[in-house]
Amino acid sequence: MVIHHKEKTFFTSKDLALSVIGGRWKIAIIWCLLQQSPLRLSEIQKYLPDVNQRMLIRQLRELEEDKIITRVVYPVVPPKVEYQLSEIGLLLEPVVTSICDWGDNFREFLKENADKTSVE
Amino acid sequence: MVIHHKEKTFFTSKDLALSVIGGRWKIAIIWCLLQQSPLRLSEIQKYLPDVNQRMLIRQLRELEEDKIITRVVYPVVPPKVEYQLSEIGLLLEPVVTSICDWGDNFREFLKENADKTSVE
DNA sequence: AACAATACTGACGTTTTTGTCACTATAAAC
DNA sequence: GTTTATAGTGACAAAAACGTCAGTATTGTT
Repeated sequence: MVIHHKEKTFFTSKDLALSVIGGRWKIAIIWCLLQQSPLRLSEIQKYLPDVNQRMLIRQLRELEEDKIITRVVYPVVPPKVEYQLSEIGLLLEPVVTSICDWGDNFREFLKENADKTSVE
Repeated sequence: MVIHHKEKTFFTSKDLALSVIGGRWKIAIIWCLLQQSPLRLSEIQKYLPDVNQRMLIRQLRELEEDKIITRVVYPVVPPKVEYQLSEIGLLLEPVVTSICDWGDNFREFLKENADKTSVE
């Protein structure tokens, strides 16, 4: 979705922010890690069954590169890897919350709209 | 970027929200219309010179379909069309604001990080 | 030696998104 | 009747995003 901040200098904060969190599943991943932390890959997959593993890993890598999440590998068998939000990642909480809140409003709005049109 | 809410029933508010505002330039458009309203197409283009016109129009159409913005055509020559946020669209202000705020934080974070690595 | 569970990676093809180019409509002004 | 400005549309190409499949590594258990 996005041009990354390493490839381009952004002038506005929103563009910079979107270059990091604009990926298709990134808000979803951040949302998971706000619910519960740390999470293993397999646990994130349970939260987000619609995302295929390949994609999930790609988005996790990008978030890690941008220092939004941290990745800790435990040298055990079977392998264990834990993901959690970094300090700057945790600051995304208001973004996720405001999106969820607006989604609630919009759902309500859609419902009212549907009611109206079915009455007419 | 997104699967639209007309094609799928979303269970979480964030997924519903992202199905509407997840498009590449949508936050940018909404941001413009929060700065100043109403705006004509040509004025939005001045705010967002990186978006080509075709794309801008497509995103405007989608936002209009979802009732996030309204489009008013004045029957004059040359044509005049004004866009502005609807009631539900205006409620996106906290989303845009929180994204901008986080962007500021992240820019600061990047700068600190760059300072550190250049010292080492 | 085969199998198990977890967390991956690489190659590749498909789909979606984005961009480009050329074109249209309008009515007034020249 | 040609030009002007604004706001578009259609067809298509290019690029980016996404998904699928098969495969790797690890080492303890059977």
